[in-house]
Amino acid sequence: MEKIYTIKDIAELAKVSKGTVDRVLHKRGKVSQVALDKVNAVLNEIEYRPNLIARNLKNTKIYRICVLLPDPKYDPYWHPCTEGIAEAKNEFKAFNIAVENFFFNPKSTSSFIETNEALLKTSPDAVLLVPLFYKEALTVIENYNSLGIISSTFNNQFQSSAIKSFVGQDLFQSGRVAARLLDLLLKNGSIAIIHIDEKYKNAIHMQEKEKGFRNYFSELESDEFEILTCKLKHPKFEIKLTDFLNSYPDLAGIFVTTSKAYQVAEITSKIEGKKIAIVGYDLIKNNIEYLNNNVIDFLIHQNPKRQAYLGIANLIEHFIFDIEIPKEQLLPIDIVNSENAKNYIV
Amino acid sequence: MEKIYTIKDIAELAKVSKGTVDRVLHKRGKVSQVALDKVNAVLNEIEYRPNLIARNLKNTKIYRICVLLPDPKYDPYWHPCTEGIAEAKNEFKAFNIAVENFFFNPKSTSSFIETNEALLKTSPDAVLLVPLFYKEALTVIENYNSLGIISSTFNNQFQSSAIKSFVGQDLFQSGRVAARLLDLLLKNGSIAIIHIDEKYKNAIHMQEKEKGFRNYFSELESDEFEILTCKLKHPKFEIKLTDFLNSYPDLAGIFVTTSKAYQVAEITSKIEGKKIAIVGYDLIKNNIEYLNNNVIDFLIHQNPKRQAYLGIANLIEHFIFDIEIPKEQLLPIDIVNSENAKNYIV
DNA sequence: TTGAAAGCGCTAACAC
DNA sequence: GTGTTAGCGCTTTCAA
Repeated sequence: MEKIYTIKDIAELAKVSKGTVDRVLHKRGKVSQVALDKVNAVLNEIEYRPNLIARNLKNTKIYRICVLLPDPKYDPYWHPCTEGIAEAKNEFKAFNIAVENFFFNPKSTSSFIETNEALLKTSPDAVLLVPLFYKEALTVIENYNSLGIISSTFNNQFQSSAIKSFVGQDLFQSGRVAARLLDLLLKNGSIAIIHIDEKYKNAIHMQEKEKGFRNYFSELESDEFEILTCKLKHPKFEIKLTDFLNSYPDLAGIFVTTSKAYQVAEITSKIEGKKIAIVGYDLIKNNIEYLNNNVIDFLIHQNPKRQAYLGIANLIEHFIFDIEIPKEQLLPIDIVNSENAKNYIV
Repeated sequence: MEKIYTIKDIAELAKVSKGTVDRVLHKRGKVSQVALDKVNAVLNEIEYRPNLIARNLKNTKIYRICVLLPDPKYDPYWHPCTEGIAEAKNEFKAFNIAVENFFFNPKSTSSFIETNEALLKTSPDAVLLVPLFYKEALTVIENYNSLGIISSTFNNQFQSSAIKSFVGQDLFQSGRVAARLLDLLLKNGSIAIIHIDEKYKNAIHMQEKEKGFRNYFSELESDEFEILTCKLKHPKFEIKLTDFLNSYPDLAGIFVTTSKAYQVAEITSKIEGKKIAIVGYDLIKNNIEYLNNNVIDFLIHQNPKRQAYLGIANLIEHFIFDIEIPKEQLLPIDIVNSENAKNYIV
């Protein structure tokens, strides 16, 4: 139980005033060399840990944090994010923090840009965003930087020196996790990587997952498996996929790189006398149903709720406790089967 | 942005003093009916949320929390717990909280009792403990209750009305998770549940895992699998297990209910021309090695670090923020393969 | 029964 | 440059 020193203690020990100690601690200048030396002498002797609580008592500034994320009404994947944000908000409600959500349409880059403009009008101190569109996100973030707005990202990994913080998964590695699962499930045959419904080029996340997936099998150096890639889009999704399945009769497994595995499951479940293993992403309702029916074998959980929670919590702790925001926080890649799914959904 | 009311605001609105408002808020009595009505009238109008930070500024009491847990030097499984405890301690270092660890020998009930006696001498405000031994833990907890010491448990589920709080896994369900994994991995054959190195009767956790495991297969209503149980103890572990393996040549999978799966893996890895699927528990070094060698297929992660972290954090938040401690916090049952292991270890 | 006042640790404004 | 002071919101003590 070492003693907890306060500024008052230090002032008395150094025989200066609290004000001077404060100036030294915060390097506000206007301190004579003599006083500086006296205070530093004391600081070297003891371990001073400022009471962060007391510091914030005074602070009447309300920090504004805005979140720029896809609207859950277009894609239920994003719904848990709003819960995570609410949770963080609640946890820090004792402090002066205002958090506001701004939703954009995940299929529209212009919606992203317009929503961001609305967001900027509220002059936030920080923005937490999902950089869904590479090019547009880059512009937006550079703009934040020039305006002195702190920005953090989550969910979509994004290579750029403009970004100071990211919370999410290592997508390459998650591709490897999926590959390992299918490797264990299957003895041989063809395995398809299916990308659904997004522009492949602007969607780095799908590319990374594919890379990781292929990387695992290339390291295996086995010729038991053949890896195929298939990109599908609405409309004609069903016909295209059926065609694809017919042309590869030895297809044993499918890796769906988006949260749309249920769309594939819907079709493969109708195939008689054959079970195609499926590994997909995300614990949305439709996927869980097929998981429970044993049509989907595994889902990889990206934990959007915790991603958003941590994104917000990091920012708040930065503002009130002066804690540095971690450059990159990689969350575990959760493997989900029919039996442990409910534990992740709560 | 609704206004944040302070006690001062309320006092002015009710035309009484801050002191009176405080007495009403804390039901300290000594308030006239007239004053009470005036204050309540205001409180009904506005939403008052006390500033929990300011409340604790004054508080000079140092809360003592003791942790009673198995010594990691006997079983490395417990090591991450100390990290989780340290993390919680660090996170709340701004408050007056003292956390102290007390380690007992996980193989000795008397060590448990003696360590607890040493712990009690420090007169803690709360104890977080691992109720490893059913009978002894019960006595100890009832004693805490009579002494007015708050107690919480983690890791080992424990049915008793004496317990107010538990953080850990649903062990029955984790048995089902393991069963589902082996079901997916295997087509047919015998599957063995192996209990290693603990007194089965006093170890409810192993019983629960077995129950869940068997429950899954009984629901399957398939006669593809035969489920066996095998209890092994040092010494002669190796001979006994080898005998067992020889007597069941169609053995296709093994479920190890403790963190000792590596001991089984050591033996099965020497069997030529046959791969027995293994599912075990816990990310300790030896297990991870066999996981990476593909001898162990899956490990179930019990997240001891987070369990301990949450146990401590709940207690601290109770003390400083008056937050109720959740009766039961069930953590996800994490499925780990060679590819996502490192994300959980960090 | 009530109000006034002091003080928790820190910050910022203000004299000197 | 430096020390003093007021005040953040709440609790507690003390005097009335």
